[in-house]
Amino acid sequence: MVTPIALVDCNNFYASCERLFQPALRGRPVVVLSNNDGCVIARSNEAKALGIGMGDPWHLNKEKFAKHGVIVRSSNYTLYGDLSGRVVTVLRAFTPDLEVYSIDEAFLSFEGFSQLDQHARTLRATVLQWTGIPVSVGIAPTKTLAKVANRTAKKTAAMEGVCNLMAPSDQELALSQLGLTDLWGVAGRLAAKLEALGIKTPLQLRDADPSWLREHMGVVMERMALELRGTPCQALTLAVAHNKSIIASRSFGQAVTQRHELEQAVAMHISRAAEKLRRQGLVAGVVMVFVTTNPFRPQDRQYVASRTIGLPVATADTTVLLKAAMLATVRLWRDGFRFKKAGVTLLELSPAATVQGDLWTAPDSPRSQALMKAMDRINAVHGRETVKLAASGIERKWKLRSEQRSPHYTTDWNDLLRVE
DNA sequence: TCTGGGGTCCTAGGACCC
DNA sequence: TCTGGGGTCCTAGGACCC
Repeated sequence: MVTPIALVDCNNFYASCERLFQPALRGRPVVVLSNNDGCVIARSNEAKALGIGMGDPWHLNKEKFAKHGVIVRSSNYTLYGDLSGRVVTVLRAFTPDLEVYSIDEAFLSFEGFSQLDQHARTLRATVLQWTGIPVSVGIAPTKTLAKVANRTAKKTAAMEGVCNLMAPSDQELALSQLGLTDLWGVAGRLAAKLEALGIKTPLQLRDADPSWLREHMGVVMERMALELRGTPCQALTLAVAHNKSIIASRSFGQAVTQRHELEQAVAMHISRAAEKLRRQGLVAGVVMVFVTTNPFRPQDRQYVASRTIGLPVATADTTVLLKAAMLATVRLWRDGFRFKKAGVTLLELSPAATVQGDLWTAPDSPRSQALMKAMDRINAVHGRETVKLAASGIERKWKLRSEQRSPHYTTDWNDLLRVE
């Protein structure tokens, strides 16, 4: 028996959130802008009807927006996160088997319900009544088809926000009305590759030989074709896993050309990332720093780079993470470029409790101080070593990466600690 | 002259999503 | 002049090990 999967997706989520607290915005075109008011990240239906696209830069569209009376809001992620939580709370009343996929979407198992459409309509009405947020529901045997169903529900007014694609004939009809890039997981590059192979429509993709697809396009596309046929390849992930990476990054208001400016920005990002890390009760084993020049200025020489530093012991101590980040920054710095964006990524995350308790997470704690001192004494660079952190009484096997394997990955902590 | 090969780990980067 | 930020997964290919 196939388990029906429902994808619940909030309509124009950020725009709907803004409307909630300002009813005057209802019925009018509303757009929400990205962090630095750079570009459009959400649009009400009225704004979409004006031809305003996702990602449209604000500075190129100010006049157009003014002309059409478009209401422009800066984004308020705290508000959106709060409302997202309320929506999820309501959804949990309908089934405990739920995967929160993003801030405005969740996959729900509808296993055991016979009146799927009615159940979805009740859910939709309840969410609207209790939170004020309109949602659409797509029901299908697989996640990929549930995405198709949800899209169809949004596009077809007569469906009133609910589309059930459990029946193969309905799947066929819905797929026939889409292009390749309408599919979840297919954007421009993959679509171009598929077309070069003679696959030009979602139905052709569905009917292609999976093993042939795997050979020419990889395992992801093979799974996609199977999911389009109604064979689930992606289960609901009900347990909430901790993050695998934490990023903090920003674009510069003005291009950065001096190293100290970049270092200052990286220090800020590390501080933010470390806060997130501690808030989630995690420690990081790897620090990466990345920079890019401005791709919208083709007249500039372009440079996109990242450097990765492995730590001898996973930590959430800002001081330690900062030292690693500073070394990475020195290593990727190049004179003569105009940098537009910089950021840090924390990787190899694990719960703090599994790494000698929470002690590492306390900034400037005696244990962290001890770690810093211990790192001073680490000399070995090549081969496998057992790093003894005698000062902290902790011994941990650490496979040191050799410098020959990659110039970007270092465990030369003397080098690291020389960086001021 | 002949010059292994499979398994695994790692990094970098591509591609996508919201 | 001004074009976001935060994530995940996959793979090619180098390096290493035995």
